[in-house]
Amino acid sequence: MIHEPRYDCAIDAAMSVIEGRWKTVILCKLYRHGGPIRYNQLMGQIEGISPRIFTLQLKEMERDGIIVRKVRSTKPKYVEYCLSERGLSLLPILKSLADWGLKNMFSNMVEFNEDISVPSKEELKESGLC
Amino acid sequence: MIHEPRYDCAIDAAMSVIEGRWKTVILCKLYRHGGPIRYNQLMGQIEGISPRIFTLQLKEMERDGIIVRKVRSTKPKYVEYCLSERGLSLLPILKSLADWGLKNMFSNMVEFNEDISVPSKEELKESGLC
DNA sequence: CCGTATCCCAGCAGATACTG
DNA sequence: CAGTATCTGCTGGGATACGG
Repeated sequence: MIHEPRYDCAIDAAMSVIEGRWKTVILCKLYRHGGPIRYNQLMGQIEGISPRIFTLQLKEMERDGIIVRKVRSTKPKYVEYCLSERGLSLLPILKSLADWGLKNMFSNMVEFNEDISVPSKEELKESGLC
Repeated sequence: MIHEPRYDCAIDAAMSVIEGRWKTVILCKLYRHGGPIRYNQLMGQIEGISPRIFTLQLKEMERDGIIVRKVRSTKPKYVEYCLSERGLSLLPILKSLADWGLKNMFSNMVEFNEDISVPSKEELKESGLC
């Protein structure tokens, strides 16, 4: 197995599930969308991601049981992704992280680096998680 | 600046602070130790880390304001590290992550991979975060 | 429509030796 | 005591083109 997890610690176990350039974003999008969503539709909502990486992240998340992949055998077939129960149970924690980040990181940047374009606090709060 | 953060999202901001092979471990150790702790003493508690990486992680965490570095100008000088207020405010979230990991990841592994040596649930619970 | 295949690269991480 | 210096390797991520 290539993926040799560092499961010596419960936090590392959890971190290994949400680490990955796009995973939290994907979780947010899935949550905010509500129901099942198709591959291309989901990818379209994530600016800057390439199909290879997108698929990779999805595969890992599916393996970790936080999302569910369903194939609809219509013609042509299509695929839907949604949060699993386990994935949903992560969202309160992600929300805490977002709150913490908003409070502790963005405030600094806005204060000291006004030239950096960063969403305003209001915009971020309004938009929820992401 | 080499470190070009992906601060387009509050979660990413928070993740960028705790991502890093040893950061959560270091935070746990600092928390569990309680007060200021010296460089070598802290490193000694983290099995498998090299001084270069250790220093790197500490520097980033200091830059992000979650730990504090104090130089004591005795002879010879020594250095102490401790959690900042901001760092301390992360710990409830890390605790949630640990609980989640314990519940959702270890249970599987114990069930399906009994040959993999993993701390028992009791051991993990007893030891707190890490 | 939903992905693979191929190629590429930067950056993180590790080992080890050394220093103010 | 608390770090640097140096070298080296791996893996995660990216661009693009193609396939069932």
